[in-house]
Amino acid sequence: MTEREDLELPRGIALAWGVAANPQRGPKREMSVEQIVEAAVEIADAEGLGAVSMAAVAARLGYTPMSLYRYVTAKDDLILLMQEEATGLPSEAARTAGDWRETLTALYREQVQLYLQHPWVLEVPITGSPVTPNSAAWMDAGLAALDGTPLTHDERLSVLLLVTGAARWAGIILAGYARRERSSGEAPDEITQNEDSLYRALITEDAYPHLRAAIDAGVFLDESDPFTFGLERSLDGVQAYMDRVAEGRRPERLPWMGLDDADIATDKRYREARKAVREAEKALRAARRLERQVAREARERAAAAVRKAE
Amino acid sequence: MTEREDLELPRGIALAWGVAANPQRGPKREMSVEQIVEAAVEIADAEGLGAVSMAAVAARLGYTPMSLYRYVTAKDDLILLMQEEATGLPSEAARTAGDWRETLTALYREQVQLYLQHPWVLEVPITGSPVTPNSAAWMDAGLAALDGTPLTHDERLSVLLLVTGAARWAGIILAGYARRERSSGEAPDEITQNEDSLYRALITEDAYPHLRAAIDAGVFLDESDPFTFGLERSLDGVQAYMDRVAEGRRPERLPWMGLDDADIATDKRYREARKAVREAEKALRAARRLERQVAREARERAAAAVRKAE
DNA sequence: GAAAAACTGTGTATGACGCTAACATACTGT
DNA sequence: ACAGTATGTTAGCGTCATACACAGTTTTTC
Repeated sequence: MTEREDLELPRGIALAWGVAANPQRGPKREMSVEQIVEAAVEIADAEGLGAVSMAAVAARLGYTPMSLYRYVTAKDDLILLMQEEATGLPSEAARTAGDWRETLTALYREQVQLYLQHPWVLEVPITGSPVTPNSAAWMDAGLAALDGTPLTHDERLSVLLLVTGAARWAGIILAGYARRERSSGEAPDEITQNEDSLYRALITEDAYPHLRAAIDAGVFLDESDPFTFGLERSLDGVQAYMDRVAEGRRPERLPWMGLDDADIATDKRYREARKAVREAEKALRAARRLERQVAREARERAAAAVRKAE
Repeated sequence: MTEREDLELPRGIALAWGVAANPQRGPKREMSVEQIVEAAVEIADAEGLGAVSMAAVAARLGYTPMSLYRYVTAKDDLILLMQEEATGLPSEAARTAGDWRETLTALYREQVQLYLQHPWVLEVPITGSPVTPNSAAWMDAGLAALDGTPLTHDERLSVLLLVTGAARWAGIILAGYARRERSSGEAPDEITQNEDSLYRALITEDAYPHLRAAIDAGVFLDESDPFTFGLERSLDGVQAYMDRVAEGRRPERLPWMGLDDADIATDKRYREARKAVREAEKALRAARRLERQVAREARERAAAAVRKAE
């Protein structure tokens, strides 16, 4: 029915690569996987991933919920296909934007815009690298950009991972604000203002001196783009690394996040001590709070007594 | 009952700051918010955020589901409190690890470990910066690390955002693998191997030349840490930026991701053209697939005919 | 010290969800 | 023509978050 490799392929991935055998025997199919995925994506775009229920998708197409299971084995598969559909292919314009840096920047921007158009993609849980046609195309485009550089294949993939992560991070934050914008009906300026005043009200100088200083400097009202800044710094670093490598001064590659010295955090006694500190800090906050509250009540009581006396 | 600022505070945040008025009138409370949150975190750590239902939390404490609503206004609030509990405070060791770079690296590592201990935190949807005591403490620690540097407050926050994003990205990927490890029962090596052979089977040289080359170079079997590599490059870039600024050569800050020239992607005609390309590529893949399949069926038919003839 | 008010944990009910199983109906290769 | 097989539908299960009414318990008020 299908191909050799199919034996080991997870169902969802098999569907994504389009190696699902279309049956020949029964009645004609009235829908198609593409239609279903398209409808699901439209719902997700408009109302979020949470609004994508089998019933909702079916209703949008004019069928009963259960009919979808003739095309998609489970909701998880549908979501994988939605992801693939939304991911699409990198544009020709981005793929050929210029040198490696310009190309990666263009791919970054396109990914961020993608996350803004389909914010629900960020909600889909990740399990390993998705081995699907479109995500492979994105990887290929990124690797193509780094083709002429003195980096090894490993290093190129690491750089790609860096850029992809930056795009996703920007997407997460920006999509978060966009969602809040839609749900609360606040304008972007309002959100910024409200957040700033929330910080101003809650962050005290004694508990958070540096954060308070930053707030007073107006960081939460700042209008420059922190994500572009971050990407620029990262790519600066990559460029410097390339220069160093080109000079034959390749640093040795670092191993996985050392548990040798970072292991302090997993040491039992240390963790207990930390917990104690945490609880002490919590108690201090509670005590301060109580103090203020009691003072306030005392004031009120006094005021009430005066009123009564009159 | 509570304090002034409380009027504007979202409920969940009010609870996180502990400004929830404990009632005095009724029967003694048998539970506490802390107990509930703790139980919920334990469930989430062990079985994921999906396993945290009000019923499950209540059952773990020996109560009925509805009783929880006397302590927590809604499940969303519970999740915010869980997040705050899991986030905790940055350790003293990390906060005082050395110069800005060492400190930020230590904070990065601690955050990644945190995500590995509480992977469900990554599933909690983000809406704006969380204005809670513990997350404020992390920000404060990060800003403290950058205190002696020539950066402006804005730039410091951007650097922090960069490091936080890197940690989250590493957490997302690593937690994804950890989850798969647990759910499928594969060993880490096995997962790497399986993924590699999946790539090898599906990524053809004609469709994905650069990715295929990378695969052949063994990138998916590589054992160095791409996240540490990325962080190092990023911090290299930040260091270079500091040096430049210290010399008085501060570049002008870039504005928000320009929709001026990146807008090609939102141009209607362009998007339609892209979609057409996409569909053409899809059709090509389908045609190739069909070709192979038909060839295979023909072979089988021939074999069957031979068998019948015998 | 009694009545009122406030609050506790519980039982019941509702509507939505993903998905299994049993169904009559429609098409196709032999 | 008929067996085999696929279609979309109906009914129903177990789970979820949460609204509401309830009897019992503690504190406040008179």
